[in-house]
Amino acid sequence: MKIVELTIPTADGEFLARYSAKGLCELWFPDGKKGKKAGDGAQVSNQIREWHERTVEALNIALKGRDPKTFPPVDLSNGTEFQQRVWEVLRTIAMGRTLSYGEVARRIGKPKAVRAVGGACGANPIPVFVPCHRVLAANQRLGGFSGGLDWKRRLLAREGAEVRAE
DNA sequence: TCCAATATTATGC
DNA sequence: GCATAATATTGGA
Repeated sequence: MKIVELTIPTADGEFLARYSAKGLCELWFPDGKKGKKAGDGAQVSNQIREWHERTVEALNIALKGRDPKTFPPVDLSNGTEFQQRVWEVLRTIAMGRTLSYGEVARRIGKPKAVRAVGGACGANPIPVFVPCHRVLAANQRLGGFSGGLDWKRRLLAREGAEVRAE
């Protein structure tokens, strides 16, 4: 499958988005690495360019703690069925709301699969849009986060969600 | 096929 | 609080 990489400038740094033929398939937090290639605007199809435009807009809105009204199409076909079910649940979480891993497990009909839910969250290729940061441990403590707990706390703070200190 | 690793949780000390 | 067992899913040997 052909993948296109594009960078997303935000007030928090430069995110990296990857698109497949079906839509956005991966999103990474600022790497710290400067510039890099990622041939922006070079040989990108109009289709992808439009997706990217929506991604940039939605991401910037989300980083301000607001609810983006439009999302780019996402391609989650690389995940397992279990993971896709988890991600779908995550997308139903409203801004400023949080869920525990146990709650998520319950909503997919497998209350005992809490640990596996954690794994699915970690495997989530698109943070922010698939709000894996709104999933906390049982007593509302931070669990973990792919891009670093620092980001998780910051995202939740901007949404107005309360998190217990570690 | 089996074994180890996990962004958990409940329980016991 | 910290250590431990139980649990579902995944990825690699």
